[in-house]
Amino acid sequence: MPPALIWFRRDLRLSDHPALVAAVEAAGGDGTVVPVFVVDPRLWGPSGAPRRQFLRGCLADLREQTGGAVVIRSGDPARVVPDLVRETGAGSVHVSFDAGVYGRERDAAVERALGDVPFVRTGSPYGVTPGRLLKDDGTPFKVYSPFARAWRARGVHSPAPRPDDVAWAEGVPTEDLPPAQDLRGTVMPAAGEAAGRDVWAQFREQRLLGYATARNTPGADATSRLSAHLKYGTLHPRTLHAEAQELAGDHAEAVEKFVGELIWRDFYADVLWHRPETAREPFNPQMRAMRYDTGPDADERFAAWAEGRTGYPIVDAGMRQLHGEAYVHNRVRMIVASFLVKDLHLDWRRGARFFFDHLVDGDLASNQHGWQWVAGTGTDPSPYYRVFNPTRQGQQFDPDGAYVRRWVPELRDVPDRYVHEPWTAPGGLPEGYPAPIVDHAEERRVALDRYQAVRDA
DNA sequence: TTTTGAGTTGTTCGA
DNA sequence: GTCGAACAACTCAAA
Repeated sequence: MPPALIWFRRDLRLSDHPALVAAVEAAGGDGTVVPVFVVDPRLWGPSGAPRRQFLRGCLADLREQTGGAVVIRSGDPARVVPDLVRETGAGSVHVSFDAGVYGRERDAAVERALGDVPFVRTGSPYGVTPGRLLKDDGTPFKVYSPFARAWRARGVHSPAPRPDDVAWAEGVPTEDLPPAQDLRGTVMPAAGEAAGRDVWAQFREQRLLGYATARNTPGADATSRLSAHLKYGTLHPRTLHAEAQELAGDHAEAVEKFVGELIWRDFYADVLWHRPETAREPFNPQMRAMRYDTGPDADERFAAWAEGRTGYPIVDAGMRQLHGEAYVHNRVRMIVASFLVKDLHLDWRRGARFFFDHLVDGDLASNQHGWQWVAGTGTDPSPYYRVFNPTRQGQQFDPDGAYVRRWVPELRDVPDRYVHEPWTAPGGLPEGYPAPIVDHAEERRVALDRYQAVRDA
């Protein structure tokens, strides 16, 4: 049999990998498998340093796991992949289905360039492949809850077996790993499949039990921390789903909440699959009329937000966590996003772009639609008057200030009861910490007026 | 086609 | 401090 080529993209693992299983089967008993990763300038170029570094770590891990067999090539996949097929004499190319805006076009181009060589898509990075779940009338879901009901009713496949003793092709010329990135002091999560398994095992054993409530407390660090692994496919959500279900007897509520988060990921991927333009445009077309501030003054407010010096502790802590860990706690993402859009009156796309550039887990579907949800332009028919109050959110979810003190050391000595509104502290603002750059109550009214204007239009 | 129930994550006010 | 009601109507999903 001729070799089979497995082209890794956002599925950088060997376990529970249906496309890899398909490649091994295609190679038969005596054929080899050629593991390939293409460094595509169109994806690599726009990625921020944290994502590049994490991807690099995943490739290093994959190379180790395959005994050094992974072939790395840079360039346009529509040229690189057919070249490799010619070089190796591969009889088929195997991939996981990519539902992304760019990915599906790229794959179509590669498939055309391959001519008669089969381009085989097996599995996808989701529990349910985007586009598969439709309402009874045949149209896509626009609301999370009904989508989640349908997702749970449909069920998820069992994990695919990990192929053992794969005959990896040897001696195919490869480039080195892509260059290490200058992270400017950002502390990164460990990359690769084994690291992902470790994070998952720890979460499953230690934090899943309390997940339903503790996940909202940023100071407790009770979330799964699996987002980067899901983004790069070092873990598959199907694996997590199956292994979480094993605990459902004792921890039904926690497991349901956790699976609910996996479904959110699938939901937003599904939304983007049906409406690719919503990576840039409001999901709700009416919201195109929304007015956002621009100009030098707006730029200065954006800079204060981006650098974590707004004078609102929970906002500043969140943005400093973004720089410190290339990651932000989920609830705090909502708070800082709400602040940008509703207190500073800036376009959600500016914030989404900044997140995407700085997060290690930056995923187009989840990022853009998470922002759209907060901005009130997205899928959730949310009450327009839902405006996060950064002080109240801080007091409610970080009552002892553990989170804000971790990231904003200037607040270390401010007593708990003032830590989310240090400008009211009897001793005044601590040295080096700014006064609030805007008045929340005032800006809330401005935001509500602007939403009202869109509704009236 | 019509109807009905529901919609991730909120805030403020007044009792 | 705690609690329920009001916020204001609209869209979506499914019967």
